[in-house]
Amino acid sequence: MPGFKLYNSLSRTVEPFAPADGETVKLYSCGPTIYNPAHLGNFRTFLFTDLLRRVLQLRGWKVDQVMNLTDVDDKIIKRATEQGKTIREVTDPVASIFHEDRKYLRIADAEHYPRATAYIPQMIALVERLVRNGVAYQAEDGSVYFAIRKFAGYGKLSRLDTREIQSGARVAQDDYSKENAQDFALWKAAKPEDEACGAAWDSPWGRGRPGWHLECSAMAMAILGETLDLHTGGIDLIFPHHEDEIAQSEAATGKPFARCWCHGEFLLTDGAKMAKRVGNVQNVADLRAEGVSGAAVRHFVYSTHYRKQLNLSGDALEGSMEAVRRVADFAERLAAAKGGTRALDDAADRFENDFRAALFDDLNAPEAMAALFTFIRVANKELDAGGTDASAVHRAREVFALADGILDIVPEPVEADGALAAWVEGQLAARAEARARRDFAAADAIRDALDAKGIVIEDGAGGTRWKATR
RNA sequence: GGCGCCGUGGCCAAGUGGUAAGGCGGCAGACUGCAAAUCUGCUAUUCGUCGGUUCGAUUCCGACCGGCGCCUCCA
Repeated sequence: MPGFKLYNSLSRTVEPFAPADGETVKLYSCGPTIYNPAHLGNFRTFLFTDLLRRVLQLRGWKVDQVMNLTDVDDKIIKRATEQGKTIREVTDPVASIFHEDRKYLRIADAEHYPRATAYIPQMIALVERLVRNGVAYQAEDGSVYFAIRKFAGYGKLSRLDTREIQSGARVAQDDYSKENAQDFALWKAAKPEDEACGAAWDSPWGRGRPGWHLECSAMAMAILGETLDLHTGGIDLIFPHHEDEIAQSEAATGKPFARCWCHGEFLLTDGAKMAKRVGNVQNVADLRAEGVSGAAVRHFVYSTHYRKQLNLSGDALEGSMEAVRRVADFAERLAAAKGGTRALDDAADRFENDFRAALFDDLNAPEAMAALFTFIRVANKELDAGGTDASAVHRAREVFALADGILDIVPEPVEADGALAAWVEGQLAARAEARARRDFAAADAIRDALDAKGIVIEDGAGGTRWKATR
């Protein structure tokens, strides 16, 4: 079994990775805050996590994955307050949309999707533990903070010097009465609006709600244990989110929180980070309306290595749509093939090797896809050549299925409804007749009429095949 | 100011100290009545610029130019 390597943000190097117990990867993936549908930038990270998950399985490990849904935070409370709703009324519909979008992009189900509000007792217990360990304190405003000075490892992930953080341009002089400007809230004292929308719970420190960082630590440890194998998220989460998770988790347990941290780079639009504040977001629903399949989005995202910024452009997306069409045509052709050649068999072996090697080397999806397209070209050629070797075709199908199980970039065929199909068949019969009497003007007119309805036809040795494209 | 990433053909994008994968697009050819699909060939003497190290650099080092990100909202 070839080795598997991943870039670890902690060491900032690509290093060999294996689950601690040698069997099951305990994977925690920072998920969405469900106050608004996640945009494509968010989904790039989730797609990276999906690839990671599938490749870990390809490597032969089981995966126990947690993806949290943050359903209590400032933005959610703000929205609930504005709309006169409870936070639950705000988050439930958005959670549904998230899963719908996720499925459209074929992101595999994680084993757990915990919601923060379902883990309040665990969060309180964690804060109590931190208070007991002397690294957390309740301030005059009633909130409980983590004293970063008490945790020696603070900054080891982000490598931000604490003094630099202090003098940083964006250290807010907020209204909380912290001992140190960098201390972060573990438990926030409830305000009237928190109470009004159901975002306040009883605690040893009075009514309040969890700080953002706390939920990930509490849920990760509750479900997966005190040390994770892998923790993933977007690169912007390195600081402060993940730094704070490390601090509060390790200060509580004395154990490493995650053995390996992986971060996905941003999706850019027009050369800037895709973000709501920038106003350049695109949602899954937008792409869907434009007829971009989930398969095409996957191809697009995986065409760039996950640690490199990716610029969303119409041209690139169209290229992906076309590329994925080619894969689908190949899949269909392979499924229908009767026999192959020795060369096809060899190509399949080479492909599997190259494919695994690329993916096991820090998830090099672009290279894995290059191997796929090379295989498709060679296989098409061999299928053109004919051949009678059934085992070669079997082997080709097997390897193609393996690759498709990871990339998942074969688009769903467009289903034509019965009425349309009947009409198409009628037109094709008429066209066949016209061609038979060499009335090509009439035949071409029919082809144009079909084309106008999005029906593409291919004349082949065995007759004319057609498919709907919309 | 601190920390970090990136700059490869028209577009997207891998990659290596030994002479540039793959996709999209384009051009030409085969196939086709014509197309479509598929296949074949061509499409970067060159990897932001300038230096350095080296027998040899796109790959290592330095400077510069350009782009992006993080520094408690942030995938």
